[in-house]
Amino acid sequence: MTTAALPSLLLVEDDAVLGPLIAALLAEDYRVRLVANGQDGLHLGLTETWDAMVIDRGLPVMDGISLIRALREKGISTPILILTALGDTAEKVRGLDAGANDYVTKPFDAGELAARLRALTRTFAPASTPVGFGPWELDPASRSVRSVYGRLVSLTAKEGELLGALAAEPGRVFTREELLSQHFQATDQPGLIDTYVHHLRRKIAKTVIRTVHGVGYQIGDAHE
Amino acid sequence: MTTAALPSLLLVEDDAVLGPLIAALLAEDYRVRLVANGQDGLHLGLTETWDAMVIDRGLPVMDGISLIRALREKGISTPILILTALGDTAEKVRGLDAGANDYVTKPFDAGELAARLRALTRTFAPASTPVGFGPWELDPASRSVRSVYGRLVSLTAKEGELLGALAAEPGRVFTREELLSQHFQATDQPGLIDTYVHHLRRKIAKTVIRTVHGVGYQIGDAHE
DNA sequence: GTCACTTCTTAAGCGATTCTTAACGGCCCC
DNA sequence: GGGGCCGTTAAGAATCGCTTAAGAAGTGAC
Repeated sequence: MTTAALPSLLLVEDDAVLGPLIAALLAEDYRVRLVANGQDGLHLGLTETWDAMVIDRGLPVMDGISLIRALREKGISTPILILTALGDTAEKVRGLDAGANDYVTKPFDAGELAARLRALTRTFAPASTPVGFGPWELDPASRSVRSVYGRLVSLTAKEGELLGALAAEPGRVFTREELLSQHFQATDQPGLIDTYVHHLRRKIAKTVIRTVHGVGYQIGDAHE
Repeated sequence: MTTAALPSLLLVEDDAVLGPLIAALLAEDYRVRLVANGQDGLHLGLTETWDAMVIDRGLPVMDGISLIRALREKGISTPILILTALGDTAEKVRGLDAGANDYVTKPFDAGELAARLRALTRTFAPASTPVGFGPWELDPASRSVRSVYGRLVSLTAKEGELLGALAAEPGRVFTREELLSQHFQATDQPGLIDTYVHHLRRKIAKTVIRTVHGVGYQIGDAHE
């Protein structure tokens, strides 16, 4: 996970002490923007896109509930967590029904707040993490390889599996037996790997996979 | 839908007293199905479509956390609320990170539980935000697809739902089971998705939806 | 209530893709 | 130059997806 790709979070909290404190807590996992009143929150909520919002219940100029209502009315569906000292049931119900997705009362536990925010921003899409090798990139989910020039090649299941295994450890030399027992049925003939290597070389490029004579195959190079 | 359209809720709770009690509490707003162990919960969660689930943390046969993990791994993205006596922070974090969307501790307030469930099942009917994919644009409200050249195609409800799901996450590969359980009745045959994909391809264009052989279907490309 | 129409669902045959085996010719290394 | 190793090709078998058709279910009009 690169630090550049932190999700963005809008924190609306008027307490001069608590605001920066919460912001600091969340700064590890989010790019936090802190504003101290509802009007600023509304403006930023409408003009910029956020991955999540944490909003205090009692705010100057425009209170939290009104802020959430205003955002929802404008079609903003960003996950919103209310963080407040007001903890009785009626307040919770009002906050949630106004359009908030979660409600945490002060004093709060930092770990729980973080977990609840993760739950709100989580998407159940199994993160397909592309594997790069040289000027190519393999997306295991769609089993496709894209070159830096944009050419897109789709692979079959076995091709993708084999390429994925090789690309996962660049420079390492895999024996045929290793690859066979790991990704194919053990009864298969050793020549099977050769066939798939040939398929990959033809589909992508001759030089993708290097032959180590008498040993096996290898992608990339440890010295590169 | 001929009968009153109460949302469906799967309640997994092994306590012989508390189970029926919670079921009765929720019966006003949901069509509640109560089961007493994780295995039954898993089976019903996978074979039928639910608008929400309330799951106890400690369950016989298969505990709540394992149940949630198993459901999420199968692509079930139904909102899940954990309802349990275990209230310390570590337990909350574990439950939420396993895939739950909310965590309520016993003793709980009926009003708060209901409000949290409303928040989970609420859909922000966005004022018909069109979803773009390639040179086409899907308007979920009117269930119609417009190409950049102005050609307008109207879809049926299921066609629109399926296309909307695919177009909402371009590049993501959806399995048939995933699409079935999310947008159709779970008793349906997998071939049903194929039929609808065929309809869409004929109505819009052959190349809209890409087949990932042995896995499922995909729209667009993650890297675009 | 009945009819006509649209939409949803199931099923099955056909066609295409993918997997696996095998054989032959060329290449590498000693 | 020789023996083994590798690349290439082809083809059968198995699996998977596409297409079609037709009944079931739902919807609206009269």
